[in-house]
Amino acid sequence: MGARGTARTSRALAETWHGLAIHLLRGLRREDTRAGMTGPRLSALSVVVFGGPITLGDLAAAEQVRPPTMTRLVAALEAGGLVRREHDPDDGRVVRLRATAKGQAVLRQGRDRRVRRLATPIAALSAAERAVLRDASAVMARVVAGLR
Amino acid sequence: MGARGTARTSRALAETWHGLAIHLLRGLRREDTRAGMTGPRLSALSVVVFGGPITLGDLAAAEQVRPPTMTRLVAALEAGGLVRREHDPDDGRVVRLRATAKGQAVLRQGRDRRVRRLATPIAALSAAERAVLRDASAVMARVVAGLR
DNA sequence: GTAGACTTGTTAGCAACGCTAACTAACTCG
DNA sequence: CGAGTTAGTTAGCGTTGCTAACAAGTCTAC
Repeated sequence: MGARGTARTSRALAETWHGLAIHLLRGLRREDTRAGMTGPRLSALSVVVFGGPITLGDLAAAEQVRPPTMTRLVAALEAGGLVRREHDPDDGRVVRLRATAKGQAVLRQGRDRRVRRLATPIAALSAAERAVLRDASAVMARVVAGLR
Repeated sequence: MGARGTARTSRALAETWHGLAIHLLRGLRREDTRAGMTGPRLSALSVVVFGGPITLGDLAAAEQVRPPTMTRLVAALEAGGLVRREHDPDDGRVVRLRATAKGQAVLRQGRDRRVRRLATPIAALSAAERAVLRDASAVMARVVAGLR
């Protein structure tokens, strides 16, 4: 296939997967709100849980969000007792975030809800179709990494 | 593979693709904001352009959104001259939506910004890898449809 | 050491999304 | 005809994201 065809094919695939990603997450968002947890909060909490104590600014950067947005997300998480603010003794400006035990539990449950919902229609596929998805996931991971 | 194995595999695939979708859209989010066009509007406009004249309710269903949300999205598109409302002569309740020439042009330009970014790493794949993505997209479309 | 510049995070205010509840208008059917 | 259903709109709420402006802490250069 010539360069022209490659570009056309790539573009069509990009459009297709772009739409799929949008609708996939849209379909899962309902699970979040049901438990009072939203996508962005769950995602931020996940970084705090697995990324250890982290500053608010670093967390905002990790989530690709501006600091004011993260301030509000963290406020919600703190109000729910999922995260604790700790002040750096060496630098009074810095806020360090640490997940509470409750935060870790809520993250686990929230993730489960989302994943279970997506796993249901996947389980309805044939084994061959699941194999197709498995192969494609490795390829897609490289594509997503290339977005950086 | 037994029922146990199917469940385990499905769950692993769900986790993988969940993460992929999140990071894919996060990577594309920056391409969004431009000249009054947002992701949801672009997505709805796309359905109107390619899905021909369509009722508001069907468009809402296609976008997995409630009618009031679509009413507002369509109002924005109409205000921008991208879409026209047409009243069904046989059924006075129905609103049919048709894209204007400007709407078609804006869709191409606007979506280009997002899609181009995703198409770039896809074009760097081998033809075989792109074929894997193409096959998987059909399967994933059914999974996403099953989230309803 | 102190004045100015930079960094970190917050507050305030805006627009966009998505939802439910409640409503109007139009159609259908007994 | 009248009750019930369907399509779409309006009103109002909560969440997310942004920029601008600000407060507080730290660093640097003189």
